[in-house]
Amino acid sequence: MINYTDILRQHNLKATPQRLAITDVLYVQGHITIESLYKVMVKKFNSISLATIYKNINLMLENSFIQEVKIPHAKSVYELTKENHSHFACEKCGEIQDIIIDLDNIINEVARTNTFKINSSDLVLSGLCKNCQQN
Amino acid sequence: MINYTDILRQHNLKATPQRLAITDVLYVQGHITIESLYKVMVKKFNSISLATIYKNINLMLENSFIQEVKIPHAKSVYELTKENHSHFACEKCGEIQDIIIDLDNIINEVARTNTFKINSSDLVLSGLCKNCQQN
DNA sequence: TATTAAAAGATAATTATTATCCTTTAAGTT
DNA sequence: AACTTAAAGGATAATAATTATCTTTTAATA
Ligand SMILES: [Mn+2]
Ligand SMILES: [Mn+2]
Ligand SMILES: [Zn+2]
Ligand SMILES: [Zn+2]
Repeated sequence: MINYTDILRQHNLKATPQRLAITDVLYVQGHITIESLYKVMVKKFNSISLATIYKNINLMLENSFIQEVKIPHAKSVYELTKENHSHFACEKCGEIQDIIIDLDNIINEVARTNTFKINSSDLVLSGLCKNCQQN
Repeated sequence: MINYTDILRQHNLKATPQRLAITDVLYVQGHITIESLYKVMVKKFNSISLATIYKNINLMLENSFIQEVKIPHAKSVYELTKENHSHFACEKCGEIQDIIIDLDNIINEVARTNTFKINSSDLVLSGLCKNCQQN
């Protein structure tokens, strides 16, 4: 288990056992829904409250310690903040994968031909993962 | 008001006055949240039920007559199905604009270097619209 | 015009999320 | 190591969002 105590504190978050466990789950799983996170956490803290999950997810979002990823036709997943990246979502099994895609050219081109100022981009590609292509 | 009666029927949807009005609102507004749609519809049908909004939105989604667009840090908006396109979302005023972006090169490149099969892409650029850049 | 399956409206039920309140605790301070 | 305290956790009530149920109405077809 990676030690995230200092990183939590840098984000103005007390390093409680529950938060360290949430962080570890996010680190190990990569992307997870609220519902799944709660189920995993209950195994570690049998009396944890769902409210604790929500409160922490919201705080961590506010402090940019984690990010929400909205997936078409599915529930949002949450992940530790890292370098900008896009996502692939399997329509069959629900797996989410990170993809590094350089969108600079596209964004620059869009910025050049439009009036708005672009601060960020969110790209999700949907389809079938390797496993689900076979079965 | 455009006549969407036949188009609704082609999607196996009875052309009720409520549905024609929803369609007209979507046509005129472009992108709209459930909440806003309900407020607009109540002006036209003062006794319309919120359940009617939800049932119709869900049916129209199932029949691909409309699409849901998930926006980061904001509520989903709904729009009439049209040719593939991306979106710009203003972080300040919430305005949503269509953008035509050719993602074929990127998608082909991603498909070439990865194992998954891509069926669709969803791209949302966020930032400030022209108006909100000034104020 | 009569028939009927589907849709609308009213509202109950369920699910998702947030708020409240009391207890516990992390993180400093002595 | 004990003391202090604001913050966090747990229990649960409250609210918001969405879906289900049931009765009445109506679009579509004959
Ligand atoms: Mn990711
Ligand atoms: Mn659009
Ligand atoms: Zn899969
Ligand atoms: Zn704006």
